[in-house]
Amino acid sequence: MALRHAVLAALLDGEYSGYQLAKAFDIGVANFWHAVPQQLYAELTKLEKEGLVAGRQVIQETRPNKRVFRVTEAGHAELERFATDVSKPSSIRDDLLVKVQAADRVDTGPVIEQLEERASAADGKIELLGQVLRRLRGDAAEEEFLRTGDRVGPYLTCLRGLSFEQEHRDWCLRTAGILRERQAHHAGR
Amino acid sequence: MALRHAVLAALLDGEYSGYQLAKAFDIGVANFWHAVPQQLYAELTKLEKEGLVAGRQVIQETRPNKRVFRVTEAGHAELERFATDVSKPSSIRDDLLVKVQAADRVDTGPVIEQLEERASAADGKIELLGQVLRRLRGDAAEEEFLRTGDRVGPYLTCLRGLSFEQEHRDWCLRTAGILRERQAHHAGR
DNA sequence: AAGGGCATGTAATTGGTTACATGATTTG
DNA sequence: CAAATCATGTAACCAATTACATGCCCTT
Repeated sequence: MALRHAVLAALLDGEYSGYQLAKAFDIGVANFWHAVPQQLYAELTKLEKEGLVAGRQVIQETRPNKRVFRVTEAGHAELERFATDVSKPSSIRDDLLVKVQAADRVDTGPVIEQLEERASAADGKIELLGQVLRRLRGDAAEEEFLRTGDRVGPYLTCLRGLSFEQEHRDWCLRTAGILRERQAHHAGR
Repeated sequence: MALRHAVLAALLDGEYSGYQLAKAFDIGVANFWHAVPQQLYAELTKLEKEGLVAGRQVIQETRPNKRVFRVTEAGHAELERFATDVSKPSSIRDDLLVKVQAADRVDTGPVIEQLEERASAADGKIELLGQVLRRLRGDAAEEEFLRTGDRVGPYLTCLRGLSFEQEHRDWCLRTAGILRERQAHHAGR
């Protein structure tokens, strides 16, 4: 059960409501842990019951009121303990790769299309992550920031996300190209 | 529910028992879909009930008997249909990245250790995948094989797995190095 | 007036993980 | 003779997904 720890780690950046946390997950944490809003609301409720986070009401005039959460002492302790646990091997799951695995036994047309869509989705994500990284490091150069900046954790995980997306895009384009070429060949028989 | 499709795609390579399928998953399919043996046994039972795979008993003398499965016509049709579905975005989950996200707020010692362990685990996987790729392409050069080989599906997904592991190893080592340097700095204060 | 963003959930279902169980045979 | 490999599951629990639900405010 590491969603709780992903939530705790995300809340280290400051106070968030469930809604804001969902946004933060989408851009940053989703690089290594995906969750939909419903999960986050449920998890925050559980964490509060267990005293690992504390919520407080924020009254807003122009928008609905919200509850924002911060990590408690007990929450920090739990993260500290979690950091010493052995990690499970990282796992990927990707529908599209299942389709590529079967690519030479099914109609490749739709698979090629999806590979190209994925590639451009990855391009979007690459640009977004670039912006996030620039925002995180401020004016400092990357090396400088990594040596002396505070809060390098999110920066390091974003770097991982970035390289993942870049590799993913390259692989998608290459694979689409290969399948397209093979398609042309077969048509010529 | 794409485990079923991952199973169908894996069974395109030939007949497998549950046990053999579990092995095949560990080396190949795990690059994009992880599953433990219990899941596979359960899924094969379901798929057989639905007529997407067909099992047959193989009597062995020196080893326990086993049931091996092949994809039926209906199974192929289901894969064909699946290939045209829109794909969900690929998702990663990784405990260790959760820890890195929190790295500047918890004791980094154990995190650094785990990053280095991961890096050497990735090294092992990289070597293994290299062997798998060589075996799949036989005597042909890679380019040649990708143009004209049959069964390029598994080859392409292994290439993705390989580049994932390489990036993962590099990132782990770089991150461990950065955290170590910061640790030394802080100690010197 | 419609659509999108803010804000928070409940309920039902499906999928995944963990622990347990069994028993033969082969290899070191 | 102990450990690993082959071979197949059941049961209990935990996590994730999907569908549904509500309501306000702001922009177009």
